[in-house]
Amino acid sequence: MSFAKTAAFTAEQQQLARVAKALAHPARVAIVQLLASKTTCISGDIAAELPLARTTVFQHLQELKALDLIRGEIDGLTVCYCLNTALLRQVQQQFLSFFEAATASPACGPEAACGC
Amino acid sequence: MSFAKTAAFTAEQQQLARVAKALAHPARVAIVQLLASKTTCISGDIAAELPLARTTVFQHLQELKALDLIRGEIDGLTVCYCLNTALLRQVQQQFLSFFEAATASPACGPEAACGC
DNA sequence: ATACTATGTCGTATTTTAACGTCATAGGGA
DNA sequence: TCCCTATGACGTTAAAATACGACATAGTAT
Repeated sequence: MSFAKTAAFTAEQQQLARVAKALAHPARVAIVQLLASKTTCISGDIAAELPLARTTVFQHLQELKALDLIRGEIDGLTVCYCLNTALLRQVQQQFLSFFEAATASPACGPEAACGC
Repeated sequence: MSFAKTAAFTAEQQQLARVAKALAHPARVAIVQLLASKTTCISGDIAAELPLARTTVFQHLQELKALDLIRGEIDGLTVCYCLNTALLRQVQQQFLSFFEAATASPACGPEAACGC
């Protein structure tokens, strides 16, 4: 990928893209949904419910953790992964604003300026 | 990337991940915002407003077009790119449901089962 | 008809993801 | 103590994304 020119975009665009990238894999979407559905959540359980190797799941967990979307607390031999709901609410708001602006735009058609 | 095991996830998870991937680059976020802000929209103008080469922008346009998030109609020497607002509204709904479920989950803390 | 302009296509080098196997570490129980 | 188990770290391979230059094409205007 590389994102060499990333610096030239606005902070909002970069932040939205970062989160979107975090959700850009079905495994990570599934992980978030899984954590949302369970109040208690152990790393091993997550790997067991996904069709991926344990280490691959761990890699996805690390990516989500890098963005602080999820948190992991070591509890003896197991680790409790949890959603960062506070951050998720902020992110939700960002996506909401983005889609509001995008869908508010007049669809291309006979009434549009370009007419296409 | 590869997504070899993609088939093992639900259609919803795959669809969400696909759209998220489309928005996983600041250039594509910027493109959608640009198209939303203008009622008329030409390919060349888009490249001019982004810090990327024309061909790179074209590539991003193609990716958005592959998901049908945007449409392009040839009009003589120029091309009118437009948002597919109908599809965007559907996508917005999917993201909304996803975030609703994620943020509704009780944050990890003293009241949670895991206690972390 | 010719030159100019604006778009699209191709090829490619570099970087990043994805997926997994193997090894390391550390807590708990026999 | 010794072993088992569960997690994390490392290394590697294959596939995909990113970015761009060079070329092709087609419409417009002089």
